[in-house]
Amino acid sequence: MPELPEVEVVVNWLSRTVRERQIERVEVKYPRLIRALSPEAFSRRLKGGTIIKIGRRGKYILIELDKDRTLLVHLRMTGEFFYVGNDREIRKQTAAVFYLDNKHKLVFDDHRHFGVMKLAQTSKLENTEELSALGPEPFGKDFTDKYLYGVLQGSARSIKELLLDQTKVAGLGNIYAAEALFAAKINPKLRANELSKSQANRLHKGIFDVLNRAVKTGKKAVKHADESIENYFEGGYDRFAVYRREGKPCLRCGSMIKRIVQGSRSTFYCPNCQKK
DNA sequence: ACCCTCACCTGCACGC
DNA sequence: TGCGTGCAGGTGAGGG
Repeated sequence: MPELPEVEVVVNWLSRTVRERQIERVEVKYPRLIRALSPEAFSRRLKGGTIIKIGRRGKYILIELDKDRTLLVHLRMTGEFFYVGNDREIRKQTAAVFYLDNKHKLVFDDHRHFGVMKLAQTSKLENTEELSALGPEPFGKDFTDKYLYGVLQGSARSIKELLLDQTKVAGLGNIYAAEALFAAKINPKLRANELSKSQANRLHKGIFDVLNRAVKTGKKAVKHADESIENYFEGGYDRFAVYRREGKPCLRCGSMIKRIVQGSRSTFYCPNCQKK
């Protein structure tokens, strides 16, 4: 579900919910969830670990434990954490369970099973193949308009597809790529190297604004109708300007939002506002 | 090095 | 009701 803003919300929620907790025991229900280690070795190495802090890099959640251990988590499409009492039954979509030292457990559900977890050394985190490949953080100092323009100059791919490339900028996905292009009034079909400097600058600002707004207005942890289940709230699609708004009026000009396919994924845009 | 398609999974909404 | 199709916010492998 997650692009940078959603991952950020999960990170904040995890931080409030499980930081300083100790992991007493781990059960892996879906073995392919775990990369690089057997589920048994994974469980063994996590056992007894105390959660020190939770962070994020791109769309990766970084759960730092004591003793030089960090758990990397990628939610992919449908990964989701729940915080529940120990007696709660395990569901069929549950991929892993972390039993904590307070009679609660952190459950990782993932009905499509695309999600990934990997245990790494905290001291070598940046060298992992997952993180070392990532481009700059959109909120970081390395992500300048100059940097973006340089990246665009080097690619003939469509600008929309380029924005999904995590090695160029980390954290954008299908929603916010489209939203950023709308904010910047840039046609998603444009080749990256066809963008002018001023378009690149607009896009840079669009990316920042769209992600920033999503993080701020985004979502918060909620108790479900069943009060004993807590996870983070999914805000829904209504807050997007173009994403999944095919056939609806553009919020800026009233023209009909269009859907096209690029790289076998949907792109939504306003043909009038995003002519160039 | 790039670009494209497919594969990985499950479930839901749709039309017939 | 059932079945087929298309779609889903992500990525990595493998081909050209």
